[in-house]
Amino acid sequence: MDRVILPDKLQQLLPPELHDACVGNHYPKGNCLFRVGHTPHHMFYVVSGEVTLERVGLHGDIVVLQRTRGGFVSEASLNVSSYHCDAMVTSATVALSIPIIEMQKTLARDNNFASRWITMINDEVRRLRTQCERLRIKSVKDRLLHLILTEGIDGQYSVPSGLKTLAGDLGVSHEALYRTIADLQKKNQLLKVQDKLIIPKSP
Amino acid sequence: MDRVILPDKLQQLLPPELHDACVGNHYPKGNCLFRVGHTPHHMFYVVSGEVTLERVGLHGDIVVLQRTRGGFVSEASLNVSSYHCDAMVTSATVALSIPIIEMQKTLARDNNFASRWITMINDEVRRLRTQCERLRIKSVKDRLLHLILTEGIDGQYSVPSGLKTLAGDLGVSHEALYRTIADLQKKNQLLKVQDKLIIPKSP
DNA sequence: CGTACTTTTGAATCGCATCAAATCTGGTGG
DNA sequence: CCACCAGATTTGATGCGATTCAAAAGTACG
Repeated sequence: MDRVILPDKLQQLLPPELHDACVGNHYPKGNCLFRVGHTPHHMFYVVSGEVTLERVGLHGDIVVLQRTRGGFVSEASLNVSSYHCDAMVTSATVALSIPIIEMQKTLARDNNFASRWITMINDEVRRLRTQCERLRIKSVKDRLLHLILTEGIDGQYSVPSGLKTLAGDLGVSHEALYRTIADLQKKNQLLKVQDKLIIPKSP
Repeated sequence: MDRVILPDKLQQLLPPELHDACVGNHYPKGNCLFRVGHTPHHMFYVVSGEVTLERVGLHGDIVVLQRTRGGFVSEASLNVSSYHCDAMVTSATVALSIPIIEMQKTLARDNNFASRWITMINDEVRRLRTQCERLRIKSVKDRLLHLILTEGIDGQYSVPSGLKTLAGDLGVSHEALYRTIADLQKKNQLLKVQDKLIIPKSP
């Protein structure tokens, strides 16, 4: 339990009276922020590291719903009586906890905060819609290009945690993704520099 | 421009002073509520009929982002300076328009309303995450079962606008969907009655 | 009654998942 | 510093499931 310097994003989003309610914690890899079925008491904000939301699939396999590296985990747990997934720490993480009760009280009192909060969730809605659009694309090639064009900046996309993980996010096998990247590079339709995927400018 | 009786859902969501700001309109099939690039002035609520949000894909094909039959279209346009997709009327629709300015003013003033609004968008976030989960499933069979289990009630799912459309929503060819349904029926793992898909109880 | 649309079935093809195995990588501990 | 291990990356071969194209049958509607 440490006092942690708030990231800028949170600094601007949260009203001052909530700043003190934020408590920072270190979570080693493999830890678990919360489990399915439990009652949400805190909202989590990942400062560094990585947290995934996971659920058990139809065949007992583990499905990753979301991967967070910086930002809120489960904003949507604000008004729900139990978690619908597990939150697993996949690499050593620093995260802030904010009591949900305080959040609710403050949202109900501070209209500007509520307004900022709505803006934030709206962004998330748009991002998710775009992700659904991407996942409906059949070919691996087009899915990858769509990702770079929508999530990247100016045709450049920084792979956050390795291509194997990216393959999972894209809903394809890692072999297929490696092969697709190699193909595109051969045809000069894609550049891979370090952990960046770049779509070259056409003349 | 008619005065329309507000659906219960809206009645409860919107504060009374916004009720008068709602204006009902009839839109014939093929009409368009808004176009990509335009500035949002109104929020739309579909009372009856169907509206789809569409965008042009990488290959010039039309991609359906969302299909609304009852409920808000583009709640997320609340705080955005231009639409990121087209809203097409796919079957004769009655929709309410609510001026965005009024919405914003009221949200800023009425904390309870803001709170209800946040709850609504949170639900949408959860729905979208579940949809992403579904779209990452490889087999048509499991996608369909996932849909019935998550969107349906007690193992029953009412197909809103035909199986061909459903196939599009699931991100699958309609032929594959028809075949999968036939297979599952043959194996008594699914019942199709009218427009309902039902998963039989096991014992 | 004709037109447009959905539903259905068939056959051919192809992309991707899958399994397997080799190489490469960063990080750990002796 | 090096041996070693866990994980990521890469390449190959195989098979299945879904797409695709085609065409027929059923259905709704003006």
